[in-house]
Amino acid sequence: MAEDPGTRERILRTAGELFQRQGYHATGLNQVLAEGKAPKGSLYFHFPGGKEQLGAEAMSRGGAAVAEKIMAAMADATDPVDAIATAIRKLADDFVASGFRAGCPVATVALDVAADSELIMVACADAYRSWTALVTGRLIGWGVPPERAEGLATVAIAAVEGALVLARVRRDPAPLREVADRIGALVAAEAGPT
Amino acid sequence: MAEDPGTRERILRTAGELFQRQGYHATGLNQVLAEGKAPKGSLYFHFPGGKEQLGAEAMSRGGAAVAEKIMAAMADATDPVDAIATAIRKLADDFVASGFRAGCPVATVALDVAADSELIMVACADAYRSWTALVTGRLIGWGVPPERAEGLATVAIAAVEGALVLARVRRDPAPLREVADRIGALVAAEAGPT
Amino acid sequence: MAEDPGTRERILRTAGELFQRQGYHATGLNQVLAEGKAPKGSLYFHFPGGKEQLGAEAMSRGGAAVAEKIMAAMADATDPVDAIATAIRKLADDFVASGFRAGCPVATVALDVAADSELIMVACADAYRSWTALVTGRLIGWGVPPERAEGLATVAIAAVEGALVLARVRRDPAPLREVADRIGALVAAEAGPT
Amino acid sequence: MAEDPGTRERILRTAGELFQRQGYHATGLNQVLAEGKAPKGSLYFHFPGGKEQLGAEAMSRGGAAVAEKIMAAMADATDPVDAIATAIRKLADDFVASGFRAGCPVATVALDVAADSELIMVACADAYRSWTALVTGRLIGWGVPPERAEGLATVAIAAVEGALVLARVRRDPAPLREVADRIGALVAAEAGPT
DNA sequence: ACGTCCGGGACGGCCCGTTAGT
DNA sequence: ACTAACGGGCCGTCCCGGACGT
Repeated sequence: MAEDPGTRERILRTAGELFQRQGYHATGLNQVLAEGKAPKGSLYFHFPGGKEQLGAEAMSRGGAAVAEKIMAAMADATDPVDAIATAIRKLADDFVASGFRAGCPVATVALDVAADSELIMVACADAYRSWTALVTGRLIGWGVPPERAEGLATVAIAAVEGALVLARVRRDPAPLREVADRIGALVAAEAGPT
Repeated sequence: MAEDPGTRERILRTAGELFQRQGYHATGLNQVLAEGKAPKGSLYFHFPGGKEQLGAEAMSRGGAAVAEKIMAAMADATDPVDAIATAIRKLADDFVASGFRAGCPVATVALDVAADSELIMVACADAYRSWTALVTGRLIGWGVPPERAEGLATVAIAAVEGALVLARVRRDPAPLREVADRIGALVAAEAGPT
Repeated sequence: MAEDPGTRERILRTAGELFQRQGYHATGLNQVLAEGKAPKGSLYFHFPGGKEQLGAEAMSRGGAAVAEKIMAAMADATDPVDAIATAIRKLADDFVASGFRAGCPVATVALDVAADSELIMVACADAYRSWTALVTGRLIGWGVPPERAEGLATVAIAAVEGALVLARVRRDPAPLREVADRIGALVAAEAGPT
Repeated sequence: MAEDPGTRERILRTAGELFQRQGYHATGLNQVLAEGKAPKGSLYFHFPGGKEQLGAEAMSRGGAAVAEKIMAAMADATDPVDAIATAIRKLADDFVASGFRAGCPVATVALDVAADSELIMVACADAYRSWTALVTGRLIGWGVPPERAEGLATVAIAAVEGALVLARVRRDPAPLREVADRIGALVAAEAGPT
């Protein structure tokens, strides 16, 4: 019965969205509860760790969701350039659709949580690690020399993250599209013609 | 006599540092005042616009400071690869020296201010615009075709921004070094006729 | 067992007294909370509308309390002159007992809230309206022609309100006693020719 | 050259108006300075006693202004009923013209200053005293027995003060007009030889 | 297990009335 | 006569428990 996702789920989902748009400190638990239509006292039942736990779980969720998108985009592509370009372009489209507000779900929180919470930072680090691993694996599959694959994956992810920041500030998806082109080329160059 | 830079200056400088490390919403004015050894009433005198004005001015300052660093690093370099690599490496060293806490002064604020303040967002956008213009100009000087220079500059800046995020989360300057290498190569490929 | 009236009640009562003595703007919520021995968080829980809601409810309370006093004083009196005189004299005694500080609970707030809050002004207007209605009814019962009763009631209430202001400024109940005499006479003149 | 009334005068005038409309505590010195177009530092040059002195002087001014109006209205009238009625009616017209905001310049401040400042309360008391003396004198001139004149004057002033409060809250000049009628009659009854 | 009522401080940013310096 | 600086207080709202009722 795919009925009510449950209070806990609703809270977590709402929190994730708000954190992504507004950041961690700018998002009040009251707002989360109000938008998630959750009763006030329930939060500490489902999340005894309070806001910190909520943030950490939201990061895990967000990280996993992005990982799935990465997999979906790269899974059956055989041409690196196409795969990367279409993946990033899809990301750009989603971003525009959100009104230039929904950037990377992890970066926004990671930057303003900083040293406040080790728990959340670990969740963010895990997210990045999983994405890198995913991309690295795919790059190797495309013929990139294993010893160079992780570095290349890191650069690719960094470029996308940075482009999301630029795009958000400028309210313009162009940086994402530029990155889509150049990073595709970079990968192609390393994937090796011969 | 290396005299007192003045209360206003001290407040602005302290605010800039705290915003960079903790983000906008996580930084309280009380903290700024305490660390800047400024009395509470002075803030309102020097910054009638309150926290928002403080944020906007801090962004302008931070943006200008980064622009100077970019110019200093690229001014007299003739080899693009070297110039970019050393610039980014220097950035990485500063970052490590700060204990992995001082990321991009603009990005941290830009992400958690979001739509809260148009004033601050404009200041952030101006910072990015100035950096892009600076890099674009230098790229053209190095022989990159003008119609491709801006896109390349955007990608370079995006990659560095993203690398700063990754490096901060992982507490590891490796992403910056990876970007230094690959972006240098990317530029060389577009600049060099050979 | 004369138990705890509850936090909300305690806050409201304290606020009412302080507003009456000091006015709305001169009374800080901190003072209300301190004297009412309530923590700040409770106020926000019981009065989500903040100080404005507190003011409006205090006005309703104060208005109702005065209305009861009016009824009690006039209920079983058959002689208008006596009824009015004793009612006002009782008021004067209470006023002296408060150290000349507790004037009309409504007027003090009404004057310094002015246009700040429509909500509070409406509460004040309702209080005055209820008193006028009460007195008007009683006047008719005493034989005042209905078409003149409301005007007479208004004048009586106005005279008492004004006398409270004068008495407070001069720290002297004489104005109230003067009003008690003259208004009684005024009513008698209009009520009973016989 | 009766040109610029001078900074001090401008400040005092503005303060008087604002105190009358908003009350003492609700009126900030910044607002006074801004509306009076006076530089901030000038206030303490002209009014070393700060806000309190400003309030006290404004009360003296306001009190004197009302006294003049009373004199003007009653000076050459021979019929008490007419004199009182027209005086109060004029007051009502001014009040309506101010948008129901400019009540008694003294009462508004007197009530919310309360025990805060002895200086201001004295100024308020003086104002009331001067009005009472003025009216008392005139009543005697009209034939009211001297031993009854002061009480009658007090009641008249009280009724007007109270009517101003009611009128302000209800945004309706009717209470003033009612008072004009009844108090005129009251005076006539005591003045009249018959 | 799940949710509610109520309470509890701490701190958020803003703005107040005031004083030194000159 | 006025710029610059000063603390402290304003009201609001934060994130969080404990007691109670299902």
